[in-house]
Amino acid sequence: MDHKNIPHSKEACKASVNAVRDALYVVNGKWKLPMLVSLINGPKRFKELQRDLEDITPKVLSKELRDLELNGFVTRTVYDTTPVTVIYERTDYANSLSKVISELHDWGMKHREHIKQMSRAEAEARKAVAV
Amino acid sequence: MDHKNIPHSKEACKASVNAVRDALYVVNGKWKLPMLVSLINGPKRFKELQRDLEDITPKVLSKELRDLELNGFVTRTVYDTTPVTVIYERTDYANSLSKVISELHDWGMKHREHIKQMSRAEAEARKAVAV
DNA sequence: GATACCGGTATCCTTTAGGATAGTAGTATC
DNA sequence: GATACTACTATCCTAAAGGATACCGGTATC
Repeated sequence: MDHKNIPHSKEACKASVNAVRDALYVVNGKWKLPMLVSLINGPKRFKELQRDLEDITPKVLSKELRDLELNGFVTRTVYDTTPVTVIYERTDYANSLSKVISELHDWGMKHREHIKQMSRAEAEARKAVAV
Repeated sequence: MDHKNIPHSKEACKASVNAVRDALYVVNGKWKLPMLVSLINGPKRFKELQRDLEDITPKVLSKELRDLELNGFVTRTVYDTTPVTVIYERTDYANSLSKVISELHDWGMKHREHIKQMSRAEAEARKAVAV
């Protein structure tokens, strides 16, 4: 949030805090945003999602998908093939989160670099002490 | 995330998912981002933060502040007045989250409107049925 | 006949987040 | 002398998130 769009009064500050709280209320948790990221590449089946989201268990995946569906972020379509095919797809409303996700993605990459540099610097410091 | 910055291969998809997971790992939870929002208006004292973040208990606030400090997002400065004054302040690294927070803020506002419209539409539908 | 894929459920369990309530030492205020 | 403010900590507790493991019916494949 830049200073330009956040007025500096107490009430305005609380309002900003609440806007962010509202947003977090819907997209909180470890998996929802990553799931929406995975679905950017197009509709996916259950198992495909499970493979993209390493370490997610089917139970959790299924629950999170239901949540996302309830909130209007994904649709679930069953095709009557044998065996059945179930396709999950982002809705237009999920696309309204594009910028949020994109910024989070970019920041995540920068953060990873930041962490790497920190531990490198730390290693240097230890070496210096050792000498 | 726009299609322009996310390549559509399986590996690239997993990488994007992981970038977002990395980001969420640090800023997850109900309070961290709202706290950083509150601190945009300038350094704040403990009680000021508590007032901005309605309903947060001192225990949780204190724990979240420690987390943010450990991750390098805020600094804690004690002034030796009587009684002591403790000031929390965003670091430069917290500012690197500006865009993420700003987008989340904007989306939160739009989402609130969206929800309102939905419930209005629902009310209309109920009326129509009742007639 | 054994194994594997699909789209999940069922059951049980641990961990964490978060909340409720109370209290503390020191100062200032009424 | 009672109350209020600051910046917390301590204790206890609940609810939710998340994970481990196993399993299901159906199909296809080897």
